[in-house]
Amino acid sequence: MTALPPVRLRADARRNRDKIVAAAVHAFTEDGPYLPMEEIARLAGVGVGTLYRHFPDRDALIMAVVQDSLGTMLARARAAAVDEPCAWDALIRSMSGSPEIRLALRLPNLFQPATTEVIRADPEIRRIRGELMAQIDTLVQAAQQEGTLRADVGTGDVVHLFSLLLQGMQKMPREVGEAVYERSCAIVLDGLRTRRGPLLPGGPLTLRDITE
Amino acid sequence: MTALPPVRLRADARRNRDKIVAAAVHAFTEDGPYLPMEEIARLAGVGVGTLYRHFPDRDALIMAVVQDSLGTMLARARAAAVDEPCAWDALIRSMSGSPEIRLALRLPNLFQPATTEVIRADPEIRRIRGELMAQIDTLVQAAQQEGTLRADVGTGDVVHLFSLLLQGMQKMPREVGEAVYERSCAIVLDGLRTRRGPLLPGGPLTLRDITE
Amino acid sequence: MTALPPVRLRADARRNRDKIVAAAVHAFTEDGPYLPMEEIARLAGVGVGTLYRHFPDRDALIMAVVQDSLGTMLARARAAAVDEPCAWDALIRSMSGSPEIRLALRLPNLFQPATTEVIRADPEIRRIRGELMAQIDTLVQAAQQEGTLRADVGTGDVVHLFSLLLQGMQKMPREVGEAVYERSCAIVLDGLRTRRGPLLPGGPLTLRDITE
Amino acid sequence: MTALPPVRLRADARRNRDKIVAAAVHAFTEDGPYLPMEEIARLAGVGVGTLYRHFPDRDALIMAVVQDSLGTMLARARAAAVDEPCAWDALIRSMSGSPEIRLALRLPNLFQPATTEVIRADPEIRRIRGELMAQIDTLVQAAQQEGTLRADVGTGDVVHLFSLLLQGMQKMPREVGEAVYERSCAIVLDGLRTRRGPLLPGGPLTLRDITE
DNA sequence: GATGAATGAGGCTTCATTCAT
DNA sequence: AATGAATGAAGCCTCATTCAT
Repeated sequence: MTALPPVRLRADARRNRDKIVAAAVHAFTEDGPYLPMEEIARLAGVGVGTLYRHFPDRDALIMAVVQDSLGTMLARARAAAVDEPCAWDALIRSMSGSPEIRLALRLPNLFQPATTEVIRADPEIRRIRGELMAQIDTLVQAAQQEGTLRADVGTGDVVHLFSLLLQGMQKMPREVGEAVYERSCAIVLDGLRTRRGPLLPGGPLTLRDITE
Repeated sequence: MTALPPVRLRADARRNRDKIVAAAVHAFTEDGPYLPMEEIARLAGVGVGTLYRHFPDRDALIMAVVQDSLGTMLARARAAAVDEPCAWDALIRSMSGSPEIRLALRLPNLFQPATTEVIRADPEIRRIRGELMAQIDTLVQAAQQEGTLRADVGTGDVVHLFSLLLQGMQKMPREVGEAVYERSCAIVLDGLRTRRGPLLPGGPLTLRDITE
Repeated sequence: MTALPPVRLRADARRNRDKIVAAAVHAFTEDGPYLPMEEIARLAGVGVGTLYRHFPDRDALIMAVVQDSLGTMLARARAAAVDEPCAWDALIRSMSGSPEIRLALRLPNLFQPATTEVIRADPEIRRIRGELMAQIDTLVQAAQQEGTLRADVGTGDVVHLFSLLLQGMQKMPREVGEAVYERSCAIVLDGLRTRRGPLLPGGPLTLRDITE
Repeated sequence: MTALPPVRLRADARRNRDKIVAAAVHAFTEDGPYLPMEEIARLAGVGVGTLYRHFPDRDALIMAVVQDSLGTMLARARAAAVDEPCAWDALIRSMSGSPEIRLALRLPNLFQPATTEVIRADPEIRRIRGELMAQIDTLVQAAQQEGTLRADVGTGDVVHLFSLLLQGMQKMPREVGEAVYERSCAIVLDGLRTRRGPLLPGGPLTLRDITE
């Protein structure tokens, strides 16, 4: 049920597979993951038959998209960790930017319960997710040690808030969405900065806390 | 606080209508507004025919639910304004609480574009929405005058953030959802409190800014 | 299954029954017999429940309408036979005029096969039909003896043609329909008048020929 | 003679399309155009989905059937005009024969008002109809000039009468229907032949008179 | 391998009939 | 007895998936 193709594909087949995933990422971002399969095929510029040859059903396609998004986000987070001298900036950069990141952060809210189960069970996705969690965790702790991120939040808190902010951009015209995001993000970042206020209720959330 | 249907209904019909709207509020909150009509009828404990007698199609039902939610939210906001001596508390109370409020705040993200148009065009909904906007606006300004709410945010910013926070509770078991909400809400409130940091980018958002 | 009410009805019930049949005659003439039962009730100014109290299902109502139409047509044909000195004129008058006659003559083409079976089986309808056939038969023979109607046609031929002419008025605005009917009727009457051309193919049709 | 669908179809799709239209012509002739779509599909030997792939809704199918019928009728009328030395015979031949002609002549009475509007609006149908009207008009005038058709009738009168005669065959077993048609047709033709009686009321009907 | 046509299950809606008021 | 609300079977149409070309 994983979408990792077992064997090397012929060059044209590979190209089609990539076109389909790219179209699906885009379509999922705009319209959610339940638009007609024919529509996805059309957007990718292939026939439905081709889509189904690469992905035996909608869940398989969703899985590939999730893998792709999480993988991209992981790569960006690693790059940010390397590039940015300041952990706070690296953290923010990890959470913003490409459509894949937006999609990755919105994943928990995107699917019907049954699909969510299938996604959770996929070993490849578990693996990428685990690495991503570790990477963000590292950044969160670094930011707390450098004194920019308040000490009483966990990775789960941070990810959850960014996830919400990105969801907030949906259903708005691009320009409006971006302005709204900028403002809300600034407010949230103010809330996340080091401060002396009272501790948050409960203990720090892990990523696991908010998804299972 | 539901918008009264134009004519008086027989007692049993009234009861069924209320059961249907209540079931729909609950179902929309859990699963969104596009679950099968038969399922909604089943949850309300009536046949599909009864559902359709009261609401000629899904849009009509959605409209009734939206009116009900916004109406409830308006009533709570007014009550909070009267009860609470402190505008900050009134504001927070206006944004929390019943399923109807949660639903009302999530409305913008809930529907397909076509449905959204229909909702926007409904005069009764426009009326309630207008009154609600005015009420929240009043609370926002009062909170800013009492010095608790930072001066550079608008009603739109506040509503948008609460809307996101409530969306974040979806798809989680109740307990988890509430804990996550508590923490994220505390962070966002810290971000919203009066402070001396730099101004937010752009100008204060109105509610209209984020919905049209 | 007959619609003849077994017992004398209370005056108000009788009135309702008559209103329903009258509304149904009218509605069937305009829209055919398969419009919604609620619509028929509405046109009659009663609730559906009342309609169903008088007629247990659509077929029962149809039966009552058929009885009413055929009965009216029979009465008119008898009156015409008495009033008109010339059989040709009596025949034409028997075939024209009231909505009930128009409906009666269009009956064969109006119903779905299953309904047609039920109508055929009703003893009361068989009785009225039989008397009507006898009456028209008498006029046809009288017209042939007086030398106005060509000798090689039967009652079935005559009834069939008038049935068609009346059907032709449907789906046209009243004025147009009547003008068209006048002209077509004149042409058909020219074809029916005594003349010396070749005999018609086959033998004269009886009413039975065209309905069973 | 069917209006060609805009693009070339795959051989199997073309075959299915033709099977569906043929089945629909047959079914409409027997049962009218409002039998269940599933039934039409079954008669054509395809699944509902296939039917809907070719015709997005019932109206689209009806349109194709109307185009097919009118197109066939036009072809026959032209062939008759060429073949028959006598216009009277050509006219009669144009009005008899195939199921498509029978259907074409019954079209005005077959549909619900809303469907009728849609049909009238279709440009392809307007075009075929226009050519057909012109062709019949020519035959009518030729028959009047050769002295066989009475001079005081118009194309509309002739078409209307044949339309009625063909409607009269419905709802009868084939054999009976044909015998009845033969006789009624002979009577009507006697009425249409040149003669010296009084002129018909009103002026000759054009085709336009009886359909718009 | 790619394509797009065919299939049929499932969701939406109407309406004949039954039943509570 | 009259009313109109409730029910659910049946028709319409869409779309996930399979299969012939």
